[in-house]
Amino acid sequence: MTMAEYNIKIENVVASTKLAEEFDLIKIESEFEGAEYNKQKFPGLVYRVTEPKAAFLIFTSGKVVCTGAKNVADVHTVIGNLGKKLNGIGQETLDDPEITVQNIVASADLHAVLNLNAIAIGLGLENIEYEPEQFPGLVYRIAEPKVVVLIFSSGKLVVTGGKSPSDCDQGVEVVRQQLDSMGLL
Amino acid sequence: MTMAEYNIKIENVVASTKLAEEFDLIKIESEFEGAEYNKQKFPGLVYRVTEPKAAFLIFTSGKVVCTGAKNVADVHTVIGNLGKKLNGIGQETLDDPEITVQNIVASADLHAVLNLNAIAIGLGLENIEYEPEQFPGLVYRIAEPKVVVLIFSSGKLVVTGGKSPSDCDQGVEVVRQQLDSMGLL
DNA sequence: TCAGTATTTAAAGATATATTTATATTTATT
DNA sequence: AATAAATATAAATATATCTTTAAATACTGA
Repeated sequence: MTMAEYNIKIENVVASTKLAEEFDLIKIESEFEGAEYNKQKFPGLVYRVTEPKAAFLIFTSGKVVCTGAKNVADVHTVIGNLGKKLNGIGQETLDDPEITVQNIVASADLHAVLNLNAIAIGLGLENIEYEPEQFPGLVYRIAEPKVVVLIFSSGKLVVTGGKSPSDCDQGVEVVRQQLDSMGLL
Repeated sequence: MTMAEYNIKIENVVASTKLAEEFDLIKIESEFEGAEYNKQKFPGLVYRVTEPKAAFLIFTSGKVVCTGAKNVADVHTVIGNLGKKLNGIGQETLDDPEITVQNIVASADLHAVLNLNAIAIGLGLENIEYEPEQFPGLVYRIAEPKVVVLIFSSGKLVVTGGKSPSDCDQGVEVVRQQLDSMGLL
């Protein structure tokens, strides 16, 4: 089983970090072009960057959530850049902040048309949710790795909830093996 | 059993008194900064003070409800101050009005993690209400003293309905003894 | 007669707010 | 016909609001 074979591709990485002891969000909003902060609406400041493309939620506590990067390296790049930019407007940041990947979303393709009703029955109703009138994907919760896989009749998958690329790969493999063993692949 | 041991703390005192034969709420609203009176919404005028912090409901009848004080002494302080302030705008008040404590809310901590399901069964379903999907606290009605205790799985308690600090202390003790006798503490 | 209106306060669990992203189906809008 | 929004999934962050309980006051509507 290879990444290439099933077109496994990381689509989104969510990471968190603590960049400072505290931030002045009002000052950041006034200095960062495009930054949006409305405390009554949501307690974090929203800031988007490109190259690489990502978005930040920046909080008064100094904590930051980074979303939208396509890989973990990009996460480190954009958070590093953000730190420099914050220093550039006089906001003190911590040295060498730890960055924790919290969620990875990946897509994959089993290259087969799937019978979701049969899959639902085969996997056992306690591990899945499938209500096609509500959402066309079957929701499959895997214990190890601890991920959730959305399975579509087209053979496409979305793997979410993982903390590492490996979690995504293994999630796809678990689904593939189970479908294979049920003769549904 | 001591206040200190269970961190019993009075959080709110509700008291009532009759300060005058009648009040002109429209005049009071115009003279007292921050006062709010909308007869159609509620028949009392709302007035908040600080140092000590409290709120008043002032009625045309001359009766007043005081809420939000942290102890009985503060209640007497703020009601005394209110009387002087009312005199200051020409509202006549009665001499030496009686102040009645109507409700005391206290918090406490048993310093133990509690099994609320077991407690519900042990105390008897006729004396308690516990619907964790609706509210995470178990509601326990005690006859003597006549208080209601909210019991949380964290070991924290809220005692309400008492008329004296002693009611709160005794309420905590009743709960402690009963949990102890059931081996749940 | 009762329930609601308003005020205060602690406890703690749920839900919502916002961000991102793939997937696919339906509905609504332009 | 094209586009947008809703449906569902995960995760961090941090606020607000709701749930419950008691009590006085007084007014309205069912």
